[in-house]
Amino acid sequence: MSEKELRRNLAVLTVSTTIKLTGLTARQLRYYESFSLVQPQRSAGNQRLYSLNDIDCLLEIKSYLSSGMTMEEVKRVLTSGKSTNLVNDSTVSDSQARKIFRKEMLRIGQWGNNHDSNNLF
Amino acid sequence: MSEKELRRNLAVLTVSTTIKLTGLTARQLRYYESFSLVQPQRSAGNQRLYSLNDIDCLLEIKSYLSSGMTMEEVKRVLTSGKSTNLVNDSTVSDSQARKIFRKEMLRIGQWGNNHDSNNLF
DNA sequence: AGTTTCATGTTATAAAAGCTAACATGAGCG
DNA sequence: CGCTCATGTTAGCTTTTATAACATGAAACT
Repeated sequence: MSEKELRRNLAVLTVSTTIKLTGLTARQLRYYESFSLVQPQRSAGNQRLYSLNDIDCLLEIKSYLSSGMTMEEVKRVLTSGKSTNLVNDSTVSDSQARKIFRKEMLRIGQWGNNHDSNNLF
Repeated sequence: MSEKELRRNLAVLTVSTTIKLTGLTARQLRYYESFSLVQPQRSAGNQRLYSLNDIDCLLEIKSYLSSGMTMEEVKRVLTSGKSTNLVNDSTVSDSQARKIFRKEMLRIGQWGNNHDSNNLF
């Protein structure tokens, strides 16, 4: 692993800063972890420690979810397909299309929510 | 400020990770802060939050101190001379030379202390 | 030799942040 | 309508952090 990769994998960020950096809630962080979508390290006292890579991953998850995917689908995309590419080979089911549309509509109505255009690290 | 500078100035590191990254103690972090050598941000709940720049700064302070400088001298070097250069124009006083020598001797006797060759970020 | 100063250790006490687990909920789906 | 899913909320407990005060060992300065 290169030095840069090492740095990006250093687990140095606590839950609260991870919340700030991703715009997710503590509940969401734990929920996603329960699906093994992220695996933060733990401090000696059992507190979660996220790396910059984890942050990236979380932002990706967030994006996938907000586009209508379910947890299981996100998991499949993240674990199997190692392509960073957003466009996936899986065909979009009917119900998924509807879901995506709905979420999209919802998103449009969101004002006073600054947490969606971040690409922090 | 460039985007990279922004990132390096993001206050995202708690005391415990700062301790790990610098090898300093909590006491030292606060003491140095009391001289305004670093000025970490504070969380909503008043907890210190360090940036990568702060880490660099702390490592620099650590190095200066271990080379025999006093707090006030370190402060002068850090605030006035904006040169990143380690070699300073100030002449080394007699007592300082002795101090440096002593510290150096002490340092040589330090084993089981892995925290001195880090250039983490 | 006695006293001061300096950098740091140590301790006590309070507050903030984090953990787990359980129950609650609202929207979509069948 | 009843079920599932993603998330909110709450409760009780542990870890981390904060401040402030007192302690200390080595140097420096009379």
